[in-house]
Amino acid sequence: MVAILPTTDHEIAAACCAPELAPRLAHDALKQLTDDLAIVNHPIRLQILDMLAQREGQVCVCDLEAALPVKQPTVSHHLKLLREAGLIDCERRGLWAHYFIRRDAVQQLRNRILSSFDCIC
Amino acid sequence: MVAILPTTDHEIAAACCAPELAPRLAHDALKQLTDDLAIVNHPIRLQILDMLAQREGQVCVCDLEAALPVKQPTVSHHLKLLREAGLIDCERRGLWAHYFIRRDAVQQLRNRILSSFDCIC
DNA sequence: CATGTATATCGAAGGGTGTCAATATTATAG
DNA sequence: CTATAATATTGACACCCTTCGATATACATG
Repeated sequence: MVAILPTTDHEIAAACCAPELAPRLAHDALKQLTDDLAIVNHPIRLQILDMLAQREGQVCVCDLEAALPVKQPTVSHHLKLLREAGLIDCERRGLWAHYFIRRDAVQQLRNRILSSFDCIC
Repeated sequence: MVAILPTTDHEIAAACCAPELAPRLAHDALKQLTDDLAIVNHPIRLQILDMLAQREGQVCVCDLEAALPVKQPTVSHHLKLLREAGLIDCERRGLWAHYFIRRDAVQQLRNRILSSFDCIC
């Protein structure tokens, strides 16, 4: 438990620090930050973003699939998560789905993470 | 599967993009990045870092415990993970353990994440 | 030494996430 | 209409992470 008033030599020397301690990261900011971190904290999703960022234009799922070490439903699953997070979007053309990165959204996510780091370093 | 040569009007119009697509994030960089993201992707660990960063000096576990919504073994667990990641360290004084942030390590982690983001936006 | 306290570790339980086979959906070709 | 192909969805399973009670450890006090 929290140390009370120091009464002995030992306690005077080694008493706990002042208990007025609370995180500065507000509840909402914390939620936003962990959401932001969670969406990029996966190797497949990072590689998808990486590849979409490389291409000026758009990339169809089959090419992503060919470059990734997971099966088609898994690629589709991660594409869905990234789309729901607003980091990518897609456009269907005939049988193919062409995905593309939303650089503005990725930039904003990056900036949010960056500014949250001001609290911890 | 990957589209081969376009032979029909449809395929000419909507063929898959060139298949020369591979992530730029190398295997090691990817591992480093996901490790970095994983260690900070937890509300308790973020709050611990936040509070340690606030204090010039050191903070004993009991004060952290008092400010966090989890029990003592859980706080201890997260402190261990952060310590193993090199982001914090501690010094025992008598009964108390005083933790402190390693600002250089946090900065380096921040910078690694930042530079990895160059690949995706 | 016995007692009390702060912190660490252990072991088990629960929940969330990733993965894939199977299937559905949508669109084109014949 | 039938067949085929690309992508999405579903459902189930496995694994990892988090959490906590119980216990251990280390240290100080009397």
